[in-house]
Amino acid sequence: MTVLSTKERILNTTEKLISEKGFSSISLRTISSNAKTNLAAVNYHFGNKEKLIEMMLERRLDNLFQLRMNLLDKLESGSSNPCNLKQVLEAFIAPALTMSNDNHQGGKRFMRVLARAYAEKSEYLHSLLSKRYAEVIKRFAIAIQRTSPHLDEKIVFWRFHFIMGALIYVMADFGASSRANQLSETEYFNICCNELIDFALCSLGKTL
Amino acid sequence: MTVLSTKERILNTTEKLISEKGFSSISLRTISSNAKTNLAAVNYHFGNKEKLIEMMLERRLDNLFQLRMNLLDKLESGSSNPCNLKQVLEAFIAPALTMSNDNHQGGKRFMRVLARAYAEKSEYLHSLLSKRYAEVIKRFAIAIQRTSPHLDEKIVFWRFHFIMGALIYVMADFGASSRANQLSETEYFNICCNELIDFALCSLGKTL
DNA sequence: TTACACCTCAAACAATCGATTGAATTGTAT
DNA sequence: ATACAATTCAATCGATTGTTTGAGGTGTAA
Repeated sequence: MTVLSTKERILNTTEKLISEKGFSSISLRTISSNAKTNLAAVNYHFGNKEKLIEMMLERRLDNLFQLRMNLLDKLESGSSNPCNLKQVLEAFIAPALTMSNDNHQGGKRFMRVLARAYAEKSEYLHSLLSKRYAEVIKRFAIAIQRTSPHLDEKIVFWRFHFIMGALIYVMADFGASSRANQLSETEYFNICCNELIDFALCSLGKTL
Repeated sequence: MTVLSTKERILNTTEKLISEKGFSSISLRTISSNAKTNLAAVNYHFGNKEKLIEMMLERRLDNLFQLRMNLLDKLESGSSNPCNLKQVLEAFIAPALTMSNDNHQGGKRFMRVLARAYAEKSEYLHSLLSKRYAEVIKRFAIAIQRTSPHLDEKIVFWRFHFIMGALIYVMADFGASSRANQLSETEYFNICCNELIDFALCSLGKTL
């Protein structure tokens, strides 16, 4: 058990608290006390609250995007070209599952944080995310389009966004319907992601 | 042009501002000044902030639920029993569209407010909504199940939740992708809802 | 040990929040 | 016109927010 630096403790605590309570209702005092340090330490290490949240997000954001991109790269350079729809959808959704299951690194918490970042529509949060997400979304939309040439381009656009909505919705753990079923968090996430992939596959599987 | 009472102006302004900026970042001072009245008027008419928001929501919530329930009633007592899946999905989604298009009454704003209420996961907001939503969700889940007996009960449960996630996501107008397309708000909502119905239909249309 | 950068801390800052008060104003019956 | 209730208002309350300050502590290299 290594001793974590104050900076790391603040980042982890921020992630934890925001995943539990959301962005808007968390104060620096709550964060610093939970991280067993002083209020001023936050400003010392991160400058201000916005930059703290920014760093907390970026710490894992790159990882998630790289996972997705790498999977898509592998698919598109693979033998079965054009790759099938299920593989593409998995490449998009599975990394969320992978990170969610990485308990030790708090990946699950982060996925909830990410979902909340989309839900609570703050100006700077959104511009931060859309800047990075745009590239990923575009590549996946094209990849999906390629696997489903029978679908109109605009329909693919819409449905991919709907799928993202569903992904964000369940990841943020809204509805409390998660704990209503008597499943562990890990079980819930696993089932959820598998169901989501099937769902996405069905929704893109054929036109009306 | 009738003159609105202070109470009505406060309710309308609250709805407008929250649909634009979300729940957490709006103060009573912003509301009262935009409503062209005094800060104390809010507490005079509504007691406190929570009750103001509660009243703002309940003012239209019953309307939305009644629209959905009535449509489902009509379907289930209709000639073509069991009714088909598309009709059931429309009965759930279309009222959102109807209210959204009711510009004069600010229905569109309210739909965004409702989506935000789900996004920002406050304790009392959620209990307020789930209390009312539970009944609706249950009835529609059963109705969907009845139209699609080939689908496993649990799968129907999941997919209906995914559809709700997509509905909430687009209704809250996240992603700014709405304004990226050069569509009027009304056009966007119309297309969006139609696409969402098709999407939902596809996703429930057949198993893997 | 001295010197110096790095870090932590308690204390205070101005700003903003929801809520309350009591006086002034308006509307409405008698 | 008078009396009384309903409403609006400016002013203020205590609490909480993010941020800043300067003193004190800690570790490391000379």
